[in-house]
Amino acid sequence: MGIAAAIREAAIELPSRVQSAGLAGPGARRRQAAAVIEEAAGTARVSGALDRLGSTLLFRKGQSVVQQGDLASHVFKVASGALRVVRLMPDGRRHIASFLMPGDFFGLADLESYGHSVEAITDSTLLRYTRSGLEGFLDRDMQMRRQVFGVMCRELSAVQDHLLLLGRKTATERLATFLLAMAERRSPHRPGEDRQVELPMNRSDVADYLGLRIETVCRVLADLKQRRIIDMPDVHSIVILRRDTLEDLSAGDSD
Amino acid sequence: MGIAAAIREAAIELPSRVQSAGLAGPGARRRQAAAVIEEAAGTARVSGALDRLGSTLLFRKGQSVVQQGDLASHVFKVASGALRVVRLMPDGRRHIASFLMPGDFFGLADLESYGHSVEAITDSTLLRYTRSGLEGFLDRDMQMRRQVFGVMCRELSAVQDHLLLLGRKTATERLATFLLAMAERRSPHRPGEDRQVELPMNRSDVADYLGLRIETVCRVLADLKQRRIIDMPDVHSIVILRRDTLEDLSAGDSD
DNA sequence: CGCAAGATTGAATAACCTCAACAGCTGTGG
DNA sequence: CCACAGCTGTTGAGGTTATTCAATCTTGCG
Repeated sequence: MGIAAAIREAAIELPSRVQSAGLAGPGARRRQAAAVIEEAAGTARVSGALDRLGSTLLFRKGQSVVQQGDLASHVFKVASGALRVVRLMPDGRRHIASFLMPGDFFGLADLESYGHSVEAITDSTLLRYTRSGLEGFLDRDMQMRRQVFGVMCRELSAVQDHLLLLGRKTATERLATFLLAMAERRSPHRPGEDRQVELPMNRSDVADYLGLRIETVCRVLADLKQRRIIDMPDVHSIVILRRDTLEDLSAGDSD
Repeated sequence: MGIAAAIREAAIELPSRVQSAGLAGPGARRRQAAAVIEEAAGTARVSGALDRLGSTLLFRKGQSVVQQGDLASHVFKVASGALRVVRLMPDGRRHIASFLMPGDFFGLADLESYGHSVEAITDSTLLRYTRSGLEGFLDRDMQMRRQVFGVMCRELSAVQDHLLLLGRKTATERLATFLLAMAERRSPHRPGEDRQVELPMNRSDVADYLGLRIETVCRVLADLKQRRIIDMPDVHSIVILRRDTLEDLSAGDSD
């Protein structure tokens, strides 16, 4: 689910050399100070023709990577951490289009300007590529190009799953779907070993992602816990006790 | 809005020679008879390297072009008519991901099997390309490839607008947004001349696209009409009387 | 004309939201 | 160390929106 989930496993390797860079452009940021970019040492590796293309950036929890409306000059790939992809309505209503996790891309589809802001949920390191550099690279490398195409296809497919969720699913179905997707995302290769789910984001983020209010998210989680379908060791940890029941719930099989 | 809107204007020219073909594969269709494919004469034109790639197919109102779950062997481009892109939940709830209009593509993002069914709302002619043929073509033609990439980007962007609509907008805001998008779609180049909006789909389709029930769609339309914001000469025709008010409504500026 | 499908309207209901109070945790400063 | 402030999360009560169920009307078509 969400944009990021489908992209996560993309086998695209875009290694990057470490390169000090400031994101702060000439224009002032609106709601918060320009991100403080720090050099992230130790994460660089040179292993392909893309090695001069990207720079590695570190963002602290809460910092913005890009702002909705900014000129879409770069494409990002998450190396570590977790981020949210946010859009605001004029009256302040907030919507989260997706969460970004390691391996996910952002900015591929933004042609003119970014349609969303991206904010770090936890401290995160990102690889940043110039759009022009990446495009030129893709023009020359067919294999890479096909992989990027595959990434976009899976992203589109994931977004359409989310459309169904927002358009037709009940609150309980949304939470069940979300928890299963988060579990799947953590350990995609062992479909039984993903009982423990870590939620880096807060309730407000979950609510804005699922098209619900914070209180509804709390209530549904409390209900699932009370029914012994999940456990909640702490606010950001979910343990899936009855996966099959959760799967039934996510598809609307029963109540 | 919707997948298709963003794709509509894609400048990709994929002319096709007419070619008789049956869509009915070896597998039986589930809910309705296999589409009756007829040769559509008169629409063929040879004007590029793609001329041997596609075949032109005609679908009657109500016929299915592809079924959710079918092997995704082809990509389609709408030549004329209108179609709906449908997904069904196990319990019968229905969701429409987008409407397809002339110029729109379908199947680009479906890698393994189609995630949606496509059904003709009105009689429609489609150009059909084999996935393998199209991919090979794209590998060889950089300009075409960039255009297809642009198509996918706009599609993704449109779907994300729709996520916001489904996740955060009220029924009135959804209808206002929808009507404006349909108007824009009809005459994209004359942003004042698009008062008259034709809705080829029925209320049920609109409801499933906007994440509402039929009755809600009716009530909101009746309310907009009563407030002299729109007129409804007949069920499938909307006249936009106060575009600015509709724009305010679509963004949630007022009531 | 007569039927069937779609559209509309009304009344009652349910799901989710809003508002409000409170609990739990974290970090700060005396 | 403790008190307190601020933030996030949780729970309760009541309100609103959109749904559900039902009846009626309209339209297209044989």
